[in-house]
Amino acid sequence: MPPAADMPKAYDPSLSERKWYAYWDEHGFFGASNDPEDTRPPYVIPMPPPNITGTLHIGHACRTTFEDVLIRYHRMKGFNALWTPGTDHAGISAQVVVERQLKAEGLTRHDLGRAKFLERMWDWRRQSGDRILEQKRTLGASADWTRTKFTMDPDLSRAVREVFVRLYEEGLIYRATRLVNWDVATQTVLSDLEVLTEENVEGEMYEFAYPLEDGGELVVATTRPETMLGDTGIAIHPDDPRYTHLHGKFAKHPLVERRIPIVLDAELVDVKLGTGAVKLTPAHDFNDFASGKRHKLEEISIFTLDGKMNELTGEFRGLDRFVARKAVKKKLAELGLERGSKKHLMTLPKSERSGTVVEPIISTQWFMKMEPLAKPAIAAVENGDTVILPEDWTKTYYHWMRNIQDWCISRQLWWGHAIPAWYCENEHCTVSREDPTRCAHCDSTKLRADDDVLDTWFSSGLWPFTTLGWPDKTLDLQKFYPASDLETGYDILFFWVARMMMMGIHFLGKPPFKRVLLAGMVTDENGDKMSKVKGNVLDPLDIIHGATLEQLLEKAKKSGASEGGLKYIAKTYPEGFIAYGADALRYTLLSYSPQSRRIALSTKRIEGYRNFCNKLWNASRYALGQLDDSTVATGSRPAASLLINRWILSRLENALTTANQGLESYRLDDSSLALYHFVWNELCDWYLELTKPVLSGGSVEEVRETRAVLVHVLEAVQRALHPMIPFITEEIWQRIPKRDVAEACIVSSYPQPDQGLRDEASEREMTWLTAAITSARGLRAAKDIAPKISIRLTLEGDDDARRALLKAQSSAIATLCNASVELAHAQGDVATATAEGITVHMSLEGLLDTEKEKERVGRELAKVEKDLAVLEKKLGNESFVARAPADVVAKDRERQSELATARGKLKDALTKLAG
RNA sequence: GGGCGGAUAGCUCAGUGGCAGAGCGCCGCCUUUACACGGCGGACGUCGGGGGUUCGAUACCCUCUCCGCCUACCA
Repeated sequence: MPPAADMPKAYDPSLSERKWYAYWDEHGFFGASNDPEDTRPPYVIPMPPPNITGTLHIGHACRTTFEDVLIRYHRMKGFNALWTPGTDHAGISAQVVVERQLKAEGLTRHDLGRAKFLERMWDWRRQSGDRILEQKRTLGASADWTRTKFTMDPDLSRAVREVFVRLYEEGLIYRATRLVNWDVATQTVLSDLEVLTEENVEGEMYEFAYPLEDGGELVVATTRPETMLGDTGIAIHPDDPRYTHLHGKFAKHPLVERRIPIVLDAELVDVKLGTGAVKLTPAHDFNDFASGKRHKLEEISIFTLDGKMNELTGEFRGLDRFVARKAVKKKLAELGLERGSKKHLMTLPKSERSGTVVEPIISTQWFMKMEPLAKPAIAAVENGDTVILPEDWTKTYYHWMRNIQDWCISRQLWWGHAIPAWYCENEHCTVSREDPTRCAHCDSTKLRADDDVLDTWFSSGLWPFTTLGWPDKTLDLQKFYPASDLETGYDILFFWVARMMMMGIHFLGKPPFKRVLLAGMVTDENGDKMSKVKGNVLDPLDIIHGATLEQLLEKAKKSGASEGGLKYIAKTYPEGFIAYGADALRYTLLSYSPQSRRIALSTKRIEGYRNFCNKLWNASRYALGQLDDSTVATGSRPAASLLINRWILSRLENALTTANQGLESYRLDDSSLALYHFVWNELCDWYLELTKPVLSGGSVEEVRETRAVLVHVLEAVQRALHPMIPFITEEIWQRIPKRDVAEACIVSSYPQPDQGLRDEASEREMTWLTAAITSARGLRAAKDIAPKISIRLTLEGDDDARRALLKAQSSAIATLCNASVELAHAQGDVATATAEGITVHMSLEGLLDTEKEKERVGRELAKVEKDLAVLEKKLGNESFVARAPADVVAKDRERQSELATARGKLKDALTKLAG
């Protein structure tokens, strides 16, 4: 089939994405082989799998893209890449699925009980694992270059148990009764990282008086009056002169039968704040808890686990905590103890899961000691074993790791890995790899399993090695641990990355990866966080396939957008999205610098890269249409004698250099920009245009050479761009007639630059040629001469080299400028422009708009004179001439003389125009 | 309160101790046989303010102002 014949005039993304969509579909299906026989250096680029059940989140799309680009690049460089779907985050998906199944069966999870629920969840997980493997197999067959290997450990819990037991035995995991953050809605404990804070909530600072046993009163302030029911102390500063007489005294609780000691606490109390007296509720406040420990105060819990007042609160029993607040205030007022209140701005801790206000509650939980694990993880980054890119994040990493607190790892959730702990009737705790039959401490056989599950990040933290078969000594583990790169978002640097570092070092002695590559967070085009409620969420699938406004609104409604959110959508995308294609989205995401923390995704920008895809498509269409049967790309550089051919090959080397450097150093934006610029501004704007006169009027030999270069550049460009925009490049690449390179596939090699092949002479000469053409076009535009009117040009060069170039390229110039070209001296009435030592005169005979021309030349002269003045001042500065590097001075001198010449010519032109 | 980052064209953002950049937008002209998802030409900047280092600062240092994010604290 003639390669260009069936190519539509505009690139249709659906054309190739139908075929290759699986590359990065919601299942993230892309993987390259890890042949056990292969001894080349291993490369693993892990990432958490996208949410299997839901829609593809834009953040995932972003990470998948970065990861996919790196995998493809390394693959093309000849490294093995292993993409491993995690088996863990899917836990949440599994829960969703099982809930859905139960609903269909008319059941709730409470009917089923936790154990059965978990069982079904894991069943589903196993099935989905099989399904993934099956799909992977199918894909592997269709993409013949890919031999796939997915490590899908069907029983990850074995590894999780192993880790838990070992850490327990080492004393790094322990059980303790502490104040923890409690989510009253979902009734589970939260880790510090799961607590979000809402800023500047208007609250009330409420003051009331505690009557003293010896008469008198002590006024305290609080934002949570209801907690006074759990007060077991009042703290004052030992040096506070106002309260010296209260040392060692007691207050009397006005609502419940309780003596309240007045304690001296210099650590907690700030005499300048409030009344200088602090009520202490050790069971419901982290500071009070610490102070309570110091003074051996009683810890009295007053809440039930669902956030109501418990049996110790007397008449308030059963009230919701917020209702109780009002009731307590009312009661205090009745007793005449209220002492005023004022507005108070505060930050409220809220649960990431349920959004309710977090309640500190005393509870027995499992904890993990972090400091001994954090130290080597800090060292690994300090000594460079692991590099965090962009480097800014290193500081944040240290800051967090050095201030790390013990991690509460137990959760009271309905899904997750069970904690391998059992209790006998004597409350002895047995931790074991296998389900035990008797207590390790008292031989009791009546064992009850711990009801709790592990925090999701506990098993996620083991991900780099459990997915490779650990604790068995597998070949995968040997080959792929440690991995080269981890690509992820900075928002889970602590949740996940830091914990993988700590766990990996602890269990395998080495950090799990050599580089941690952090991408920014994808936001909307205004830089605001995407939020379903706000309606500013972009679904990558909509961007790829297009969506009408109605579809967008419907989807937003389903996911809980507010009225305002829906309005925002209607206003921002009145026509919905056109189908930009996966390549355009990928290229857009890549074009953002990884240095920036935000990726403010705008559809306009995506459209720009969609246009680039179309440009590439049409350039290829043109190029393929120019080839004949004997033209093939061989992957090796063809010989070139014509200027344009030498030049484009040289520029290709230049682009490939930048592209490779960018991919190596995780500056994908540099790579994509360099190739974008090469394709559009060099290949399309100049080279393709300049091949036209050659291909239509050149000698047989010139035509043959040009075709060979054309196909070579075209082929190399597809491979160079392939990691970034795989679909379109694959589509085009398949149509390019090839030999040698054709045997493999587009991912078989990445084009490598060879700086030795740069051709400086051709690049220099091309600047003259383009200067001549640009000048001529500028003259035409300035004179408002329609493109179809042929003009007459006279060209002059400052030196022999330039004159020779002009002579050789005169027909090319004539074609590109729609002009007749002479090389003699200009005669008669002409307009003149000079650049790069080339002077172009355009005959004005028949065109006499001298006013306009005067204006233009005047403008140009002013600019030249301004530049010259700056330069002269600089060069007139003896200090500069003496101290600046010689080449800088020489360069400026050269430029000075160029400008001076230009000024002379412009002045002449102006005189001529005036005369 | 502590930490980290940012301030560059109308917008979103790169960049550099030696001539200030990209995409989009804007203004003209053009449907020329790869492409109007295009071509050609053009306008647009006290590189947040103030000091310092330097022959030279948008870049390095100090400081101020404003804006993000994280983290505490909040009786």
